[in-house]
Amino acid sequence: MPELSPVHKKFILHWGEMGTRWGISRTVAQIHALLYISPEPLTAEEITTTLSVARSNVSISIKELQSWGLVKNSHVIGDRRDHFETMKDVWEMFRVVMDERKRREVDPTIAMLEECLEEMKESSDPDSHTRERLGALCEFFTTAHDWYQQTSRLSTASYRKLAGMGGMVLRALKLV
Amino acid sequence: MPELSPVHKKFILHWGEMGTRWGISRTVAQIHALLYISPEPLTAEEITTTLSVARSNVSISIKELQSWGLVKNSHVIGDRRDHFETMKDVWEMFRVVMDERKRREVDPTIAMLEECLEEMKESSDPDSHTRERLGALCEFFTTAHDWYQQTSRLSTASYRKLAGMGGMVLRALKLV
DNA sequence: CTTTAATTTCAGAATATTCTGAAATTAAAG
DNA sequence: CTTTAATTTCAGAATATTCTGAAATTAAAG
Repeated sequence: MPELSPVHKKFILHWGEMGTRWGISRTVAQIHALLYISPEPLTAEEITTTLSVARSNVSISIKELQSWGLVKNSHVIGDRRDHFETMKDVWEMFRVVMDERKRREVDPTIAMLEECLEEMKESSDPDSHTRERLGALCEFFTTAHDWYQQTSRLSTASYRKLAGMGGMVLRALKLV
Repeated sequence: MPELSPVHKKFILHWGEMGTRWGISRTVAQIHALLYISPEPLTAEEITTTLSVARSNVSISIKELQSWGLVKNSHVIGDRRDHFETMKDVWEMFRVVMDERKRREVDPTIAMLEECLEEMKESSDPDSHTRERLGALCEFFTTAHDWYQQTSRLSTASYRKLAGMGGMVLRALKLV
């Protein structure tokens, strides 16, 4: 990736924008986009010059991507620098993101809701309306969680299969 | 909602935090949480005092929630003030959020990817690697989009049914 | 051990976002 | 039409986030 073509730029800028909409910093998303379209792993230095951001920013952003499990180090013999690459399988990529968001946000939310319900029970809080609302939310998250647990380990191929059969499945189940 | 109980506070604060993780401003998420647990529609003034934020902030945040389709006005006879309420069905609520995120973020991303692929074709760009990467992403998003189109209109009851049958469905499809 | 390349840390600058409070506008009531 | 309550707009303050550049650290090479 010595030079970015107009299409590369368009893709990287868009991905960076989308990142900000989902709570990911622009640079983190841009680096992810760059690594995704790069034919080979890149060094931090290469990312720095290609995206025109500070070297330190690249360092921090890569740490962030690694914490999400989206970027791995790779080494080249005779080169002491770290090279970075991201997974190429898009389905796998989204599974990794979902897993991590579940771990960071959904799980703590379920825990919070259960705590709330528990506290209300302990203090014999008579507020049945709140109890009902929080219970409904909790049920939603745990059901979604269970469904996710069952499907998330499917292979990419199975996903495609499932997606491709969407309508059929639903009709067979008399849901439509 | 004259006074918030400790459980109410805990829930509202947590929901506000989660909002920020997903690109929603804290106040917007907090107002949504407050309306969700409120037994009856609230006026902007009530929201202002309950959450201790500026009246104008409430006004802007409610506009934001309305643009997402999450909050509706309701009126009380003999009261010229607007009252606000949010839907109570959690599944419906998430469907609305998904719909809107799809419209705002997924659709434009698919459009961007198609444009990129089109531009590469027109300019006879020989970069087959980029073409392949962008094509894979585009295929992922369109497949997800199609699957969503087919399932998003299901009723809450059907969702529950589908979720409850998760494992069975997958086994029947020989996916596991 | 010394040198040097690579990387990380971190204080503070730059920027973006959110929020406030005052002023302007809207619209209902009389 | 006038009064007044309700709402919105918006400039700028407050805050949070992101980013930079210099200094410190790490670690490979010799």
